Amino acid sequence: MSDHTSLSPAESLIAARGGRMTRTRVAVLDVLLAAEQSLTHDEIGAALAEQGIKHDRVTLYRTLDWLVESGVAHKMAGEDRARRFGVATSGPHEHAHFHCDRCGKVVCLEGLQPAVAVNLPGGYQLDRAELVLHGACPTCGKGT
Amino acid sequence: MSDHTSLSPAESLIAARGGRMTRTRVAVLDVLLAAEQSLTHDEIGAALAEQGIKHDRVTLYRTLDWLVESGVAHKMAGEDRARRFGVATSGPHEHAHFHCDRCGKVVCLEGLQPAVAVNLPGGYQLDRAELVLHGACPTCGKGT
DNA sequence: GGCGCAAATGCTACTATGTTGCAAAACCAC
DNA sequence: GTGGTTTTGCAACATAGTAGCATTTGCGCC
Ligand SMILES: [Mn+2]
Ligand SMILES: [Mn+2]
Ligand SMILES: [Zn+2]
Ligand SMILES: [Zn+2]
Repeated sequence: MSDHTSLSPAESLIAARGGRMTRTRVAVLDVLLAAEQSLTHDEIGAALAEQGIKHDRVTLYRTLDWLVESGVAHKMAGEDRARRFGVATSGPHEHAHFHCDRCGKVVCLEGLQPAVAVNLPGGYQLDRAELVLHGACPTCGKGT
Repeated sequence: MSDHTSLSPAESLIAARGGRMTRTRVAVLDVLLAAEQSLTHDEIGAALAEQGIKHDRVTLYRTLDWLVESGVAHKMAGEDRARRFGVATSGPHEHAHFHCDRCGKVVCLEGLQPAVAVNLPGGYQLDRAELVLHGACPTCGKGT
């Protein structure tokens, strides 16, 4: 049970970042790793509650912030003023996202690089490019 | 003074959309047309106040919504949970944006097309692509 | 296993941004 | 100018996130 060699994927990510192994961090990462789409603070909180994991709203905010600062998760500002969080299961967070304008879901398009060939006006220093594709997801676009 | 043939740029945009010519709409458009960057609701409100144009917070929200719905202005969700508004002075709003991660300013990169050559997973219907470049603006990146 | 202490948590209160409902005022077609 | 529709102003409300601080917890060390 206390086998020190077998860390769950979530635990490995935390350990790799030298962070403390807290209940909330592991649970949140489990949720994010299992998620098909990026999730809001509220959705993650609901998932924790379902699992019976007691937690505070503020703690969840801080946990998510830590995950982002640590480079484990990434955060996106949505049209609905809610930030959405996700983990890239493979490699770094270098991919585009698809935002369904009907249901609001945001899915990571891993393996889909922006490939931005832009020449910026002078003086601007490019750090990274963020590409969000808008449209209808498979579920919402069914009868069109 | 009441020369019905000479509309200001702002007034022309409103007229072209068949909207009522209200003081707030004209003033807001003037502000947006003169702006170098996308502006938040608050920044626009401050600009109106400076010009001595009395207005209500809610009216400004509704005016901005109307401008966006009418296709005159565009709106972006920022990292700081504030929406930013701008008008494309030439052509439709089909361009990338640059977000300075240091000062938070957002500038429109008119004439800079995403040129997204992506093949989406099956079922996703693409409507439009939104490209945001992150980095440092000329002002913030000076001594780097 | 227990100690000590920094890091994380849980509370409460607070801020910032945007929304709703409704009566009064302003546009503008006539 | 008048009338009817749109827009405005106000007050109350909603949502997402933040700050301060006392308490608890993880974990390096013995
Ligand atoms: Mn992602
Ligand atoms: Mn723009
Ligand atoms: Zn959808
Ligand atoms: Zn800057």
